Amino acid sequence: MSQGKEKILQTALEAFAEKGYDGARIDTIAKTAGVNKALIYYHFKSKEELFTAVINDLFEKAASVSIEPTGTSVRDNLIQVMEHFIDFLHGNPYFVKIMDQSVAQDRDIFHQLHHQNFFFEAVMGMYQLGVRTGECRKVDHPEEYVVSLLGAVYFYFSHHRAIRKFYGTISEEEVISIRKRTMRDIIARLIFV
Amino acid sequence: MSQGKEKILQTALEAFAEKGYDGARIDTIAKTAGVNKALIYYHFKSKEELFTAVINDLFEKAASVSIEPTGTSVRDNLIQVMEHFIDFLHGNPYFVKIMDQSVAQDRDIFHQLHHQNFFFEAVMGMYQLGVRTGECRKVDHPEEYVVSLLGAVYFYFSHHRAIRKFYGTISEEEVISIRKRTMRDIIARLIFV
DNA sequence: AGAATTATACTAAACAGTTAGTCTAAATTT
DNA sequence: AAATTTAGACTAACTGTTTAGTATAATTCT
Repeated sequence: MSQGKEKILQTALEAFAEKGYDGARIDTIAKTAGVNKALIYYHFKSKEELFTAVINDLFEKAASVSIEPTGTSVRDNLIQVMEHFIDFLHGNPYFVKIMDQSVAQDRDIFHQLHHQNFFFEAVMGMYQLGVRTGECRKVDHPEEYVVSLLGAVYFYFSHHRAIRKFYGTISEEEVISIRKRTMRDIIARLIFV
Repeated sequence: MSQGKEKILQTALEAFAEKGYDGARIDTIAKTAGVNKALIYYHFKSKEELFTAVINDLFEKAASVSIEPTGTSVRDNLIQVMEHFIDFLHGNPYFVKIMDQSVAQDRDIFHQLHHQNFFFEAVMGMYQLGVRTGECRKVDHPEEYVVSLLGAVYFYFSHHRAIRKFYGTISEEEVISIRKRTMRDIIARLIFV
């Protein structure tokens, strides 16, 4: 991939994340990326296609960080996946912003994305395995608990600015560490007998 | 409030929720509301001010639905507040959409809104009371559990389209009912000894 | 090897449609 | 009488997109 194209994609990601699809300006993206506006249309045939490319890029990266838990019990594996999820959201702040905006606006692309249920399927599968092995408690609606767990993790990042202040002045790394500990506790209390 | 103004506010709310601030069009809002475009500028001096009015309206409504729990125990009150939160989000789908978009875009207005921490403060206060009365278990970071609970509730609504399919073909009312039951269980397991 | 051609990356400037916002004059409602 | 609403033309600025052309290095032809 050419240097210009890469710069455009990176800059566009930030722009779309901060301003949303409609708020982002091709002019601004070009200027910020330090390239001519026409170069964007040399590489991508429209704003919509640029957005699609940005999203695909993002989800590709998300999927490439594979999660093949290495633990010896369902409990360990579930915790690994959850911590991985937290690390991913922590390391990709733009991901959450673009997700929230695009989901709220019901953008086309998201109907085609199969990676979307990535974490959900992973967690759900492990839980069901846990029920079979007797490690996890059997409940009427397992999807309820999976959604709740994912939501609990996701919410901190999606509403970070509003929430962060309740944690005081400690470093972000420390908050992440605390979040992981809490989520381990929550998983233990909700899913395991 | 005049009939036209009210119609404009309602239509603008839907437009901003669906399309976002930048995606919403004044012309379309006027047409949909069935009023002349000039009337919008008669009541509001700019698009930005219309948006502000819409947000204030929304939060006023949110705050007006007061939550003064009537239960006899912290447990009952906490459940009441949580169910009220679920009902509110269920009954105000635009609220979530506007929240997600505006939070992601870090819009000015949200820095001035004090209602924002409404539910957080309410839940946090009850939890602390519960710790004092011995009803709730004492944890190192109570804010962690409050954030997790709110996130678990909020997530279902904010990512409704993506999540809903995991629940099959049952009615939305039924899902809400199931969600409430699950959240009661989660609260019991997380906060109460 | 040197000339001709191609491919890729890129730019400057303009085009064409859109959009927030304005103006004026009249009509209707309260 | 005052507040509200309509009608619709109008504009200034903006914004996505196109066009036509440049630079350069690699490839192919002679």
